Amino acid sequence: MARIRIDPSSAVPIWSQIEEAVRRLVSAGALRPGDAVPSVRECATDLRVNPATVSRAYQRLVDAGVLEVRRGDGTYVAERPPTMTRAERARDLRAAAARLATVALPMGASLDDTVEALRAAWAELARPARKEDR
Amino acid sequence: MARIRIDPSSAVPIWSQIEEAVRRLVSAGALRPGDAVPSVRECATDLRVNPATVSRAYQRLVDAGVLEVRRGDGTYVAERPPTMTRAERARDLRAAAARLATVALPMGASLDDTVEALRAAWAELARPARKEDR
Amino acid sequence: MARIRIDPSSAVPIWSQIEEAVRRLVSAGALRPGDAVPSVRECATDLRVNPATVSRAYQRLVDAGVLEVRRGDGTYVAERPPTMTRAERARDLRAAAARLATVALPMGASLDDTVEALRAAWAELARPARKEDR
Amino acid sequence: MARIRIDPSSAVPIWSQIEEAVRRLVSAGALRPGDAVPSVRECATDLRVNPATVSRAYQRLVDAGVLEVRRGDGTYVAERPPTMTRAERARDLRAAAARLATVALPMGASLDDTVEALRAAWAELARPARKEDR
DNA sequence: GTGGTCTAGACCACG
DNA sequence: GTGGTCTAGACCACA
Repeated sequence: MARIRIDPSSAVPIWSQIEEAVRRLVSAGALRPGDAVPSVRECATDLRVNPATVSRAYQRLVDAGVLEVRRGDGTYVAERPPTMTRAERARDLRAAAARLATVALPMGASLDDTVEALRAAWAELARPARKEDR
Repeated sequence: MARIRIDPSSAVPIWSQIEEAVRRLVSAGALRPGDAVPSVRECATDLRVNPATVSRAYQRLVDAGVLEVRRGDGTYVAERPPTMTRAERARDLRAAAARLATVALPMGASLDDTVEALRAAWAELARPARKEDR
Repeated sequence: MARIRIDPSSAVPIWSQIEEAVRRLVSAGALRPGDAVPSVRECATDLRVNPATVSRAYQRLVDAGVLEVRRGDGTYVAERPPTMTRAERARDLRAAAARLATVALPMGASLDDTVEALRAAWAELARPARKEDR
Repeated sequence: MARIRIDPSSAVPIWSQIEEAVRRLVSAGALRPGDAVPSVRECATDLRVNPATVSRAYQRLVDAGVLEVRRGDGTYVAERPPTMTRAERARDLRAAAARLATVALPMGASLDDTVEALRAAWAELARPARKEDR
């Protein structure tokens, strides 16, 4: 599975970072329905965190229907992972855009500058889907 | 002082939300050097928040040189509040843009959609605050 | 042997589901003393389950005297399978009824609604199994 | 708050027992919106379990919107705890009724016997809403 | 005081 | 081997 990176010094909980990372890999198609995710222990040693921390992230993903557990076997991407409705996605997008605006505006940036920064970040993220994944 | 909005359910600490809000008001010129900011207890009752929480935000702003206390009088915006360097601002802008991209991309939004959402948020924020809230 | 249904996502262990299912078939007379039950591997492939899991269920049923193995031949329903006493059955029935009540009551259902749901489920189950499933 | 009882020897996880107990107290109105639930530590010592176990139950209830945390203050019943839709309740009721039927039928009980057992359990549960709660 | 996070380690059930 | 549960205890941030 694609590499997950964790920032242990971040304010956001490690389990949350793992949860988000897996969600993104699934959304992006790097992890497909039926694919196995690393075992709790394996992922834990990889990331050098406690297995309970990984377990917590996985557990939440199972509860959310993103992953499913085959008992005594392993954890897999659910056959039909839940997808956000159009409305939910639109709401999330608006909220995220508002967050950028509230940072950029009072700093004196122009809208054009901000759009430009967004384009740059977009290009940066959209590109390295090659070696990085899988 | 201009109205501040707090989200008590957010993961980011309330004191941090207050600190950021004041910084933005100063950066945006809504609070000018020499202006008074509300007293800790006034602000606390306004925001329905513990005074200690406001106090912590103010303290940090004083430490950062954004505010200054005149003993026995009150708290004021510093005469010469520190401003970010161009490089710092550019870095912050890039980081904020990256955050939007990491939300929008895996959700399948197009760059155009995202830019559009940004424009909308921008217009919303830039519009002169009328009789905001409460 | 009559079709068994397993719910792999249930919290109750698969071997336990199998064990209970066989017990019920025997109690209900769908499996009679001397009848053969499917081999472990046959049952396992049918249910898409690990043979060890079926084996554990069968083993427990043998231990309980419900099934018996004829070595080199196969597994059969015991000639005189143990039956619950009246008191045991009454206790089990009460416990099961209590479980339904503890679900229905706090959900605001009326007793009549609940009895009606029970009648419907009863009719569903009592109806002679036609060409069940698969 | 009303007494919660835990069966540490039960197969169902303690955190799940706590979660269900709180859900029922809220559904039954013994805990009303805005009411405080015992602190994690208090509940833990009461039930003689580890705080992390209680925390897990509470956390799930917060995620489900049943409880809400006021940071540094305590945990409270949400102002508007989520309510199941009619369809969801109907589905749950049917499933629970089916569970009772699958126990009662193969044991040779008549439908009338089973309905009678249900009535008895119902009366038992509906009654002691007096001293038990609050 | 509150809840949240994380670690370390044990034990269990499942396959 | 897998995941799940629980304990014990430490540390942190918040109010």
